[in-house]
Amino acid sequence: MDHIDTILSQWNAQRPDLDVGVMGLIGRIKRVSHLLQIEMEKTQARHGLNLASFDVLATLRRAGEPYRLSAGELLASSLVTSGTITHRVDQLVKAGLVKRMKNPEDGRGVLISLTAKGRRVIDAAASEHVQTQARLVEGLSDGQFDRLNRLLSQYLVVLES
Amino acid sequence: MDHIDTILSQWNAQRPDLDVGVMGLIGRIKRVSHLLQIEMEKTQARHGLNLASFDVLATLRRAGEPYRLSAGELLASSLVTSGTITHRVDQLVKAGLVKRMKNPEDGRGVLISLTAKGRRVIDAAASEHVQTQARLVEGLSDGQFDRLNRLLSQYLVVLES
DNA sequence: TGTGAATATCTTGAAGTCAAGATATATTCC
DNA sequence: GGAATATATCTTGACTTCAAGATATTCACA
Repeated sequence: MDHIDTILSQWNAQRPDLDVGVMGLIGRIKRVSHLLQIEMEKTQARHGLNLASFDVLATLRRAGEPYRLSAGELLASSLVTSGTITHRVDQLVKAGLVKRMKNPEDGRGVLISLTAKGRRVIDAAASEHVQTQARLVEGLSDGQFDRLNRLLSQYLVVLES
Repeated sequence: MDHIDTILSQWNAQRPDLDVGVMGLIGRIKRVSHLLQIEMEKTQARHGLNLASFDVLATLRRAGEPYRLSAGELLASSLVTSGTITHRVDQLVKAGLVKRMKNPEDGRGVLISLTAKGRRVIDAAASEHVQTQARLVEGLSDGQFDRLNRLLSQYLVVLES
């Protein structure tokens, strides 16, 4: 019995014509996601980041040497719009964590690359991020974790197609 | 194999010291949640709403007659701050979907209630919302749906405690 | 009863996001 | 080569959210 069950029983009383079973599943996904984000934000705040800027730095970091991607590549691996990427990169430039350079192979584009400071910050932030995430799933058994992970992966394949 | 697997293999190559298994689960939760929200937003836009205003109207609707709650009660069933609730109610008042009245039993508080128009809008929006949600889980078998729902409910109980 | 603490809501200013369109460069094809 | 189209990124303005604190009312209890 979680918070969502209460909501569903209210709907059943008020709108018995609606089949709200699916609302329960989707509500749980949203609520779990939201609660997890809040905790992970706290970790990133300790590194002067938020989850948005962490995502950009992490994308550059895991691309490997020379830690350099175009704005379009950053965009592709995100769920936000181009204006948002521009803004995120602006903030990171201000903080000295990335720098922009003209793309020598395409005058329309720019390349965004990690600075040395950016590299240090993302490496520290990523380590703590993983620790926080481990703490956030402590309440799940190994079996629950694996089943949940597999189901979500299957669902994601459907949703992304 | 979904989008997240690619990210994890990049991390494994770049930071083999990090155990990023949990990152996969949490990344999937966020990504599934986000993709679902985007689709549901589209449905609400057809009713002149977004998911935020839908949530407020839905909370009032499922509370039952006389469709009237305090700002604090609206806040309690949400994951946002009091300033956000104030703003959401402001927008709904402008749209003529709810009205504020002084709480006769507590001069500090206000009651927010559905107008007749608000009642009509939320009833229509909720019906279509449920249809959209049903479409969004079509890719899951009944068994997958039930297992996922149960696991998330168990997880939510842990996270909410 | 009067005063300090608690409660309920709103205000303010800053930040993040989006949609739509602007700008600059590259590509296609005649 | 030049015009039309496509591509890559940035700009603008509006909207949503939050954190922190302001305001108003009620409660606890001396």
